[in-house]
Amino acid sequence: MHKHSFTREERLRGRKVFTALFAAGKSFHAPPFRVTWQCTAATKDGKENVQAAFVVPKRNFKKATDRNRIRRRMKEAYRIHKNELRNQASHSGVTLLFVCLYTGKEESSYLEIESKIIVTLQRLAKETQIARGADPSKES
RNA sequence: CUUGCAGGCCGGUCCAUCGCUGUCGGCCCGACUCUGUAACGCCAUUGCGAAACAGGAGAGGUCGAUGGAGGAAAGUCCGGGCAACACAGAGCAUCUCGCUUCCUAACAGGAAGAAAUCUCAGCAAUGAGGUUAUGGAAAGGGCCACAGAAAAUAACCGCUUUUCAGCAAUGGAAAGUAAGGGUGAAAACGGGAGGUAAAAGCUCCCGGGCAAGGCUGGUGACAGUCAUGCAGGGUAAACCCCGGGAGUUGUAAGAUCAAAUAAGUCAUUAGCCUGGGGCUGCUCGCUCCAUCCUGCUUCGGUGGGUCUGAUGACGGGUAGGUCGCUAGAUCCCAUCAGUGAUGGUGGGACCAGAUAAAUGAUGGAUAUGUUACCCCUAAGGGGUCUCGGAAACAGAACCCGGCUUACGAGCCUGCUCCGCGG
RNA sequence: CGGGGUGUAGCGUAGCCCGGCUAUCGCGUCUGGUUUGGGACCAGAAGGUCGCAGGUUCGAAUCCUGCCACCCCGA
Repeated sequence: MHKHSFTREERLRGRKVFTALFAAGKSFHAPPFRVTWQCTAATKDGKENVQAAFVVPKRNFKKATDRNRIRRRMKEAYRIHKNELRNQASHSGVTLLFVCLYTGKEESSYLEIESKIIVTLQRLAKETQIARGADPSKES
C-alpha cells in the first residue's frame, strides 16, 4: 500500500550527504537528466530505502521562478511513478540515493518531463540491478 | 468616440482529485521510548540483567480543521532596528551629503515652498505646465583644445599725439587708447548723450549685475523698496574651502544542547614508580634542570613523593540539532489636527517561516478576448453562435522604511488631438 | 546571503587617475608588390553605437547617476 507522497524523509538532505554522493556515486545520462546514484546496504528498517533529490542548475536557468517550476514538475512526476523503484529496492534490501540533475537548456512541459522521468527511472532500476549482481563479491 | 502622453489604483474567479509545509485538535500505539509491578537468571548481602503485565502518550502512525509568496519578494543603491566586538576627550585622514521649512527611528526618501531655467498661450502684463546634486569662483593655485591679436597682470592690427629720417608717399621710436577687427562655447556691463588729440563707466540718464546696510512682508529660503559703494569671464558632477553626518563586522551575527576526538583536571582501581634534557645504537648507569605536595630543620638546607594503564565524572566544543525566526516604526476601520508628507486618539485583526530550501500537478466551469450574423442607433450599445480560456513581470531566506528597475487584463484622473460623427 | 572587479575593431590590449589630436599597439582580414606558385617579407587600406540610457560641461571613452552582461572572492 504505497502512496504517492514525497515527504521529507524521502528527500535527500544535508550538505555532507550530497558531497559524499557526488564524490563516490556512479552516474549516467538520460536525455534531459543526469542521474548520480549510489547503492548501500540497507541500514535499518523504518528508514526510507529510496532517497531522491532534484536539481536544476542556475547556469542554464537564471530566474528562480523557472528553476522552481521545473523542479516542481520533476518532483511531481517522481512522486507518481516512484513505487516500482521502491518495491525493487525493498525487495533487494538496499538503500538507494540519487540526484537527478536537469541538464536541458530549455524549459519543457509537464507531459514531456513525466515521460522522460518514467524512462529514467526504468534505466535507474536496471543499473542498480546490475550493480547488485556484481557487488556482493566486493562487499562481502 | 478615437490617438498619444503623464500620474494613480489593482496585482487577479470558482470547483474537484492527488501532493508539500507550519500550527491546533481527535483517535491508535503490537514493535521504539518513559513510568510502575515483576516470573526468572547472575550473584548467592547490597546490586545487575530481564520475559511478561498494567499505565502514560514522548517519538511515530492516522484522521480532521486551519494558515501558506510580492508589488515589486528583484537590483542590493541608501537609511535604520537587532547582535557581537571595540570605545577617556579632541584632532587628522577617508567616505558621504549640500536652497529653505517641515515630516520621520533615520535617510541620498517624502511634503510644502523659494530661486534659476525650459516649453506653451498671450501685443504685453501675466498665466499654465515641466526640469533642476541648487553652499562657496571676492581663500588659493590649476585648466580653458582648435580658431583668434588676446582665454585673464588683454596693445597684434588699427586710431591719436609727440618726435626722428625723408622733397613726398612712407618708415622708425616714445606715449596714450579697449571705439573697430574674419575667430570662438565664452572677448572684458548694454543703449543713448556728453566728453576728448583719439578714446574709455571718464561723467550723466535709462536698464542690468555684485557687495554689505536700513525699512516692510515672511518661521525661513527669499521678495519688495530706499540710499551707498564696486566693475570682478567660465569651470567645484576637476583639486580645493566652508558647514552637517559616519566606530567595525554582519542573522552563515550571536546564543544554546551536544555523538566524536585531543590537551587538561578530579575520583576510584590495578601495576608499582620521580618527570624532562644530555652522554650511548639500546638497556643499565652517571649528570643537569624542574615543579608542587609532604616530613625534619640551627631557616642555610635536607629526606621522601611526582609514573603508567583502565573506568567514570568534569571540561572542551566538531558533525548534527534547537533558539535567533517572526507581534511589528504591523495591518484595517473610524475620528481629530495639519495646505500636505505625517501624527494623535478609539475600536478591531494576527497575516509564510522553508533550510539541496515548502505555495504545486491534473481535470472542469466561467469573465475579459475572438469569428460570423441579427436588432436598435449620432458615436455606440445589445443579443445568438464558433474558437480559446486565467496569461505579464516574477519566488520569501533576520526584519522594517525608502529609492531604482521589470511588467499586465482592467479601472480612474488630467492634458493633448491627425481624424470621424453629431 | 555578503563583498570586490571588468566591459574599447574579429581576438588580445593602451588611453580613463588629471576631459580637447583622426582613439594606441600587436595578431588577424583585404589590396598591391616579391615568387613559377605558396609561406615568410615589404608597402598600403578597411574595420569602433568606446556595454546601454540619462546628466554636468563649450566639449565625455574619460566626471556623476541609474540599468545590463560577465568574472572573481568569503561562508
